[in-house]
Amino acid sequence: MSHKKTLIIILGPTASGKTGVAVELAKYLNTEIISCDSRQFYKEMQIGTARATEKEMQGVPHHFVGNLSVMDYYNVSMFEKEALSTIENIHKNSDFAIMAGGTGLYINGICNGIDDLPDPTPETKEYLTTLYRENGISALQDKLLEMDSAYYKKVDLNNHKRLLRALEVCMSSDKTYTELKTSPKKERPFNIIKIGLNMERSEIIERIHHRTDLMIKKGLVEEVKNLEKHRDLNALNTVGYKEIFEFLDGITTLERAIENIKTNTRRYAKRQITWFKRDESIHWFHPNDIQKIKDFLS
RNA sequence: GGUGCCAUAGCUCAGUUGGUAGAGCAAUGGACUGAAAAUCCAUGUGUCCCUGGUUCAAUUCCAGGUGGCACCA
Repeated sequence: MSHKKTLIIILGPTASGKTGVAVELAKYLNTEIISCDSRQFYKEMQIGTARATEKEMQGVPHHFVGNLSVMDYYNVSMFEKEALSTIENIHKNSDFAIMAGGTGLYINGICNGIDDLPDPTPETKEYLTTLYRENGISALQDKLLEMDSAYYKKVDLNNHKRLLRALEVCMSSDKTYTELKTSPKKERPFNIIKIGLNMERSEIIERIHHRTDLMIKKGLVEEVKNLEKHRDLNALNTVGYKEIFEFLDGITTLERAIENIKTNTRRYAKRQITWFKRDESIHWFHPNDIQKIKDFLS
């Protein structure tokens, strides 16, 4: 290992035991944990996001957990800047920092960085969402063909979020989204080691089901009820919350809502696995093999 | 006990005027640089309940059986 400090990233699908491994390693290396979970930022969402309890944290400082309100706006770029500075601070006192989480895009933001793109004005965003709402996706496709034909050729034309984003960037600059999105691999002043946690799909499924039942026992319905007034916010467009809203609306039974949470969590885990699979720099372990992970790190 | 209806994919169901079959959901694979626990794309899945009859050919028609539902008693 060079003179550089190191960032150890613990990643993997939901319910793969990242929390436990991260805390264990943080104690072993006497350092702190940076969470990288796009839903654990929100202080009002605790049970449904399976946030670690004080007891589970075992006194290890955690950053980016419950640090935002569901009403706050947040994005990868903001996380990149803030997390980088937190890592720098941790590295002042330790050779290691640990990041743990399952949000692939945010992990990429830390490892490789993301382009500094112009911020669209609220008017631009409003204009585009109205265009989409009133004229459908074909209006967005037409506009993109006009503004950035190169991106038009490679985007998923059915994915309105991708179209909306490309358009808002184009409209906020003289350049096209394609020209601005250079995807540079930003150099980081530290080494990065990625530890992936995974297990048999059936085992993950079992853990997801068990964890969901536990959330209900801990009072998930009550937590969601208290957030009902915020249900239209992005933060609440989250597995575990939207299904309970359906139950509160009387659209489904509680049993059905619980089943839906389990199904949607399984699908979420599958998407995470797909995302991480293509990253060949990840070293995979079973979460129970904590000793093997320690051996690997030394 | 009687009558009627139903039995098809893991689930809910459609369909075949007789030539061995689809949809949705699930599942699986994939994409993804400012909403990412989001959003989007692709792909299968079968003793068509059992036994016999009619027929060149039955998942389809007929009879019986089994199971389910409804109504009557």
